[in-house]
Amino acid sequence: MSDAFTPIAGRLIRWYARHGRKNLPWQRDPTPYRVWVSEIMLQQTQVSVVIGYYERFMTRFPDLAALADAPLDDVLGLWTGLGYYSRARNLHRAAAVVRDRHGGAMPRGLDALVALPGIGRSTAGAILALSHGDRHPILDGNVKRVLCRYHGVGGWPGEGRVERTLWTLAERHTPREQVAVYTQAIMDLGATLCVRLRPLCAMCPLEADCAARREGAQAKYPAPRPRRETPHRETAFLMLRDPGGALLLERRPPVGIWGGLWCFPECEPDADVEAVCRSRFGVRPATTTALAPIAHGFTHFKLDVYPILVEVDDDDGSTAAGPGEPRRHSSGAAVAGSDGSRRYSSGAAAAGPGEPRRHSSGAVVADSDGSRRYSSGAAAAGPGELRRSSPGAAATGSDGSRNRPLSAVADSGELRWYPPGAAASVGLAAPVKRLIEQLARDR
DNA sequence: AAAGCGGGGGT
DNA sequence: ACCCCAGCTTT
Repeated sequence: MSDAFTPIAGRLIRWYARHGRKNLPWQRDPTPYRVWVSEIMLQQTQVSVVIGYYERFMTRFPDLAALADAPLDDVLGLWTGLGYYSRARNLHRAAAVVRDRHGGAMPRGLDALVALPGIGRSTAGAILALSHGDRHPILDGNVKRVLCRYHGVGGWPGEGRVERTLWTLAERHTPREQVAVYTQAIMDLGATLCVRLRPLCAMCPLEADCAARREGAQAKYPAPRPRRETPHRETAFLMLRDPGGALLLERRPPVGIWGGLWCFPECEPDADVEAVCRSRFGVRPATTTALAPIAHGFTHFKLDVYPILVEVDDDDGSTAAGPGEPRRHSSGAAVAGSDGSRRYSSGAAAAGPGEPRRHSSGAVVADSDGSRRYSSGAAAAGPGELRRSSPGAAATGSDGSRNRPLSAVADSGELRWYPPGAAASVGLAAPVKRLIEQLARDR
């Protein structure tokens, strides 16, 4: 940062008077309720998209009472397509709180607003600044970008230290008068001129003393989020083969990677294969052979598969887990080991009914060596999978158990022996198909 | 197809 | 205080 204090408010306000957007739906009659709804919607979607949603929302829920009294499904219905549905739930919940505890009027205090679900410091500040003109700074993405460039603030704004710097700067710049206009102005500048790519500096009222402009390094600010390496996970396929050449396959859960497809049973790469075969499948391996590992790329992570060919000669017909099998509970989460090994488990373990879809990255747990890795619970999840909403819960089973990748599947009887040739006719996970073909060739 | 986006919430 | 997350849009 260069300038400790630079009154840019006046320039922004004058610029906004000439070039700012003033006829957006939420700018007409900016009541706290209307500003609130707009701010929540704008957190996740661009202005052009929000407008339609906002107008439909306001038609159906013209005031806070209408929102608070509406069924949640109605709210979610009007939110469909906007994404981030938890924010619609928060909006609805908060409306009820305001109805029940604030007499139906949005509270006029930062702390009271922040106490409402879905409202943080910046959103609370925006509500008070835009609807009442109360002097509160905001720090949304647009403002962050403007401040990072103007002051040459390096580092990723998501980092605590950088964010604190930005809040301090935002606070200093917020004027004592015309707070509402100023707030609109700095957001508008970020949204229309000081955009992430190819900012229109020639038109910017702050160009003369913008640090990034002076450096000719607008693209450097704000610094991007540190790259997180693509999650990399490992699993072992237990390729049980009986003397007739039949292979034991497992149908995967309907959600998750390879959902509904048939796959070899999995276990941890460092598991005791013989013990696993005995306890889980009731068979004793005659031989176990590690085949060449397979690298499989997913959108969100890389998976190394270690296939283990297990020849069995005394299948007792019971492929379900034995009765005394420990470490089983129906909805448990997968757990990270404390030995530092990587794990991978089937998706069923981490899934819970009605829980939100997960995102691309998994939960991170600390390794004993201080590095970070993705826990096995997270490893189970891929696009569209269900998981526990709390990474912590997913990382520690309620009974303290470790992974039990197959227990749910075994319980549901989704294990089958496939005679040679039969497997080719069912839906197979891609690497499974390759392995089966490879086995057929090698015989 | 992959990355960006931004603020809230959980640990 | 730190880290994670959603889900659409953009490149």
